[in-house]
Amino acid sequence: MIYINDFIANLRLILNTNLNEEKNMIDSQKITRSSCVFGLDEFDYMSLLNQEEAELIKSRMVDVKFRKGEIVFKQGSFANNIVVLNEGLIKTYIEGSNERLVLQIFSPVKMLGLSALLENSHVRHHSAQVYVDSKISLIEISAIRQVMASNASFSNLLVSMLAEQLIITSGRFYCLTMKQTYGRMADVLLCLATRVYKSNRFPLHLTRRDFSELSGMTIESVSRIFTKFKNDGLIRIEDDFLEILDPEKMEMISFKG
Amino acid sequence: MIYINDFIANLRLILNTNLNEEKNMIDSQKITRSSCVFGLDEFDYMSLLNQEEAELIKSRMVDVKFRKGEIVFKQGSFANNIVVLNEGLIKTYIEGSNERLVLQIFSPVKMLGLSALLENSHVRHHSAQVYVDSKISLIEISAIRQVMASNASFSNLLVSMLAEQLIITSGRFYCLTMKQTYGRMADVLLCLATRVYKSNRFPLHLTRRDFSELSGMTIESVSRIFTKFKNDGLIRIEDDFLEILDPEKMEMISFKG
DNA sequence: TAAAATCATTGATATATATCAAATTTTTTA
DNA sequence: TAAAAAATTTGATATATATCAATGATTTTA
Repeated sequence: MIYINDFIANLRLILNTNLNEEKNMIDSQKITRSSCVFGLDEFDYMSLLNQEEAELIKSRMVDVKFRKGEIVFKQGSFANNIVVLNEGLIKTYIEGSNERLVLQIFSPVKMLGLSALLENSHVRHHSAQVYVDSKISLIEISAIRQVMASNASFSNLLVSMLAEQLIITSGRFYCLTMKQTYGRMADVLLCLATRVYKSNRFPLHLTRRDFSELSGMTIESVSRIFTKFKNDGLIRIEDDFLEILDPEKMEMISFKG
Repeated sequence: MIYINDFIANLRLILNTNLNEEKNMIDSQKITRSSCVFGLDEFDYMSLLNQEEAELIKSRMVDVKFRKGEIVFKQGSFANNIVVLNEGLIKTYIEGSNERLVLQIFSPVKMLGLSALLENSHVRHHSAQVYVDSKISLIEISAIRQVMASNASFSNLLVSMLAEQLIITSGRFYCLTMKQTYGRMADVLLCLATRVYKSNRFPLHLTRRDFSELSGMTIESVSRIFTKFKNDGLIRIEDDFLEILDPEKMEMISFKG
């Protein structure tokens, strides 16, 4: 619990300071071969709006606080708004009868629920839930459409965001379908280390269940793989911190699948 | 070979005449629980353009014919254009060292390669290949962006198409990760019957390899499942036609996974 | 048409991973 | 703090599915 703020602070830091260096990372190899759930760019949509548009958005927007674990929207419900994550951490996931599959994780400042912009379909195709206490703005879709009509840069941004989400989802799709458990877990750990914490030693906020939803396996398998990784000297878990001791070998495991 | 034209004609017919009835099919249950590769809407982008914009697009567009099996673009290559499929049938897929995973199948008239619209990333994250002889137009991305700047309806269309692709990909992602082989194959067969041919009896154009790429399993597994389905009286294969004899049971298998 | 290549089927086997179950540890609640 | 609940680990087992291998069928090529 004590680390949550560090976690978010870390996310922010990374997203603010390392945008340029990391932009080149979107290439065919990296993206379509890793099950990373995070997008790269932070999108500053407000700076694209003129005063009138900003007023319009503000008048059709509400701010809501969510407590850890609360659900932002639910698969199957009506979708009348777009979600902006201002603070916190959100996962989107598909839920079946028993299992969940995480599609993406969003860190501030990002828009989600964009697939509701598909015309003639106002139903959510996935759910969204906050990992930690979060601050969110909900913007009515009709307002979004209004701004799109007058502001090409804004439309461009939406297109860019959707394209990014499609690339991330496709990459995860491939990994979870083609790689086996050890490779998938290696992927997830490397994603956390390089993209989120930017350190090979990071606090373990996610539960085994979270890991299982991210990597598409059972909780027991997650546990067994952690034990194996520990015994092989690949990772160390201490004081709720996880450290990747041998990143090269981890990359190998991820690559080989 | 003799059936290919029927195949395409069928696709056209369906997409033209049944748009309204089928639109309601996009709901949470149907979409996120089936591995169908086809989108629903046919997008008529040309009618959205004024004369000037149409001229612009035409001046930055080339028409190309592709023969059966030829590759339209390749994962990892530079992406400078958007593809419009005018005639034929295209699959997009991610390729690893050995395996391929089909992301979507596109029938006319559709745009593909839209994820190249992600700014600062001009690399293809997947490949595209034609199933049958096809007619394609390539439009320069810079021209697309120019039209987006002036034409909100066009931007809306792009957003809609990307949203649809995201929903389809997510749904397939869930199915191929969560369902097991019999359920996935049932999904694929039902998709072909209801969405493509609109008949429980349809010509078998796809090879076992095609089925394996669609359903994320080995060719041998495809073959074994077909045999099992035949023995159980679920399907009949005769004269290169496949008939679903017991659609209700097939739905059950798809649902149960 | 014959030869070659590809595609499809079937069986035997291996193996990755889920499932079931029980024991521990950690966290939450009263 | 004690009790209850949840999360984690570990083992034994089952099973779905890939892999390997061999044969037959079909399509393509020369």
